[in-house]
Amino acid sequence: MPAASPSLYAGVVVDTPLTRVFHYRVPEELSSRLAPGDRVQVPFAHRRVHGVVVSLTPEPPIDPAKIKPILSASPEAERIPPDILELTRWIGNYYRCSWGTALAAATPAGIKHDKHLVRRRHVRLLIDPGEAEEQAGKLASRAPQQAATLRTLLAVLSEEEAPGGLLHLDHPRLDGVVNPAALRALSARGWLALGDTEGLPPAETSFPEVEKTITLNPEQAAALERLLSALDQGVFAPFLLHGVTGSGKTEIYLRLISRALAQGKSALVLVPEISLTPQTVSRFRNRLGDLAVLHSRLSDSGRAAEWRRLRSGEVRLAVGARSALFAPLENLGIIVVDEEHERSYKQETAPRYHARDTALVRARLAGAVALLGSATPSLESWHNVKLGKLELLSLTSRAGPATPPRVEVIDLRQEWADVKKPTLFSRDLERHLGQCLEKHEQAIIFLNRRGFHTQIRCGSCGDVLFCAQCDIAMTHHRQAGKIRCGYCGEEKDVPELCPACGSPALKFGGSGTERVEDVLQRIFPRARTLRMDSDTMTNRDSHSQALAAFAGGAYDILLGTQMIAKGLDFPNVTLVGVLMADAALGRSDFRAAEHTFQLVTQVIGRAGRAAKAGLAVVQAFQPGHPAIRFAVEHDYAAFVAAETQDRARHSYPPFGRLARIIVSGRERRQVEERAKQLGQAARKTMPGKYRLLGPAPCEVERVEANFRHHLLIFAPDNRAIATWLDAMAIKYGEDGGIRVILDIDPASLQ
DNA sequence: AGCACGCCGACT
DNA sequence: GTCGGCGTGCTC
Repeated sequence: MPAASPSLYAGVVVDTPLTRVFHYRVPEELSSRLAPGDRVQVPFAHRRVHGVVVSLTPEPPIDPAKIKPILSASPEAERIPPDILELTRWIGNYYRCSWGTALAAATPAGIKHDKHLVRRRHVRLLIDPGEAEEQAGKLASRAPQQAATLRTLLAVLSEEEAPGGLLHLDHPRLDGVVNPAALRALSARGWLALGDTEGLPPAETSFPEVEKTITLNPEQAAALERLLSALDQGVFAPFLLHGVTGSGKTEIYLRLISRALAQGKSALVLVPEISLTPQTVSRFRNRLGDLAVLHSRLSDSGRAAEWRRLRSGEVRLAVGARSALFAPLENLGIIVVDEEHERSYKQETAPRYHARDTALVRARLAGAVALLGSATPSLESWHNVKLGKLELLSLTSRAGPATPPRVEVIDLRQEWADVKKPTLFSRDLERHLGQCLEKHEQAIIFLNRRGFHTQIRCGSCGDVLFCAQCDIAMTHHRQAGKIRCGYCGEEKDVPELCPACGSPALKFGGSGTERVEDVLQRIFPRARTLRMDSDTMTNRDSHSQALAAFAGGAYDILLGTQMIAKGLDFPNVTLVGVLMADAALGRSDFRAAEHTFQLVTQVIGRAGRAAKAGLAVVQAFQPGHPAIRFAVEHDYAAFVAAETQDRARHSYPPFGRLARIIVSGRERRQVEERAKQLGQAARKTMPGKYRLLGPAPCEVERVEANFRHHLLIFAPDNRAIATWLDAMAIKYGEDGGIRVILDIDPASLQ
């Protein structure tokens, strides 16, 4: 008789805000296969919850009488990789949330809820059938399996007239006939792509890659050289790639990733949600082959399918927005964070992690290269260069034939005084636009406000129409015939009478993109204008379809918000107009100037991307403000120097750390009272080096009927801040109708 | 976070 | 009589 096997206990992190690790007995039938990273079901209080095993030990760390058994465990193929366990632990620690909350964010819903998905695998031909036939002939003797597979695919494709050359592998003519190894080999040659239909409906528009054999300029070559040698070392190495718009950062990413993949390593590319377009994805796919795209619009099952493809090692490259940070890749060689300055990398719900900062941690844990790229690096990253925490690589000139655009600045105060009325288009911008249209070139017009009018005021009582739930002016959307709140989305019919005094004298003021479209129509009746903002880009494909149409020359003018500011590369665009460049400067956020500088720089960069010379016309009320002036002069260093002084003077980040406590609830008095209590408690124990601002109402005090007040804590470093916050023993979460939230390194102070 | 337990007001 | 309001306490 074999001796009874010694009992085994598992440390389990459950999906609750509780910070502790709980211990369970591992049942006999699981003891041989259970490992850290397995998801388990366990009895917890009076219910059953999901959790993740984080440790295994033969000794029960608590009174064995209290210990309950694990009920079930997930299959080994879905085990969460060790470095994700480690990374989520770090997140919980740093951002002050439970490990369970961080793990929950790192695991896709489709995996967490384990629906035993049926995957429909598909294959798509990437080369034209004629060439495929030719290649099959060449392969026939060397690789008969691949040749046969390719011919089978061609035969079925020609019978089916499959749209986009896509076939499901469960097709009756293919099922069990084609050889999976041969498919992988063909995909490695770049002739076909393998994928899961559940993930991405393959409706994407293809962008024919104009793939000239790109020669790197000396700066690019030097940067790449440095990065490749770091990659070859196989140890953690963090870089900041500062490259002016159009300097060819992406080409460097592509070559670096290509080398990592060739070394058998994996790679991760983070891009801002807004840049994750089919155009971006196909650029990576065309050069690097099959990859997993982690998109916020994916269905649960789609994301689960992509997750499994990565977990199994079937694909070793993941591209995605913020949460792609948790892609289950092993042997990671490189993490790219493109547009590292983007605010959308900060998650605004728990766990409130910053994907750029956390990516650096992941790279450190994995011994990988971390490459942060931007034309306008955040002050935080710039500061880290100064501290020696990031190595700087600079690209100061545009790649290829393009030269930086000429920029003309219009002082709107002067303009309005001269023409004696507030106009959207200055005389100069109108003239340049006319010339641009005459030459059959394209223009981009940028305004960061949607709707028709941005404010409705009663001419009689002076009241501005506010949202009933949020303290913010309603925007008029004329096409929809509605007024809408930009915060909660509340929509109402346009009132005929002032709701406050009943007067019919409502005055509509302020301009959004919808009104600009109207004005353009009047000035240039023959110009074809395409408006892109979140009102017109409503479904999944409208964005890429619109861009493809503009690229194809179906429109003369592209008019839009934020959405069109970055990444777009249209060779025929020679004029860019920024209507109110400093519209955001008045905001009460210490990063307002930085955001304005970044936005203006990005928009200017859209002009003259190819051989034709570009012109940007920047209209602003404060053209002398550093954020405008230095963006116009393409002078990042000067802007940073000016902004750094301001930040240092107030000890704003990057000089020290910032934490924000937000109190919200329906009753203003209670919210105020609670915030005041927290402020008093904080002041009592606060170390001398710290600074506390507030409590004060948030900039928009009421959102969705909740009053919001906040406290800001400035500290010289973030280690001590955590201990001190813990010592205050604030109860975070909801209690008696009041919510208290802690945000470490807040990206927005709204 | 859930969920059960528990101790007080207004309904068939 | 009891249905249900949400304060309080606990979770291996």
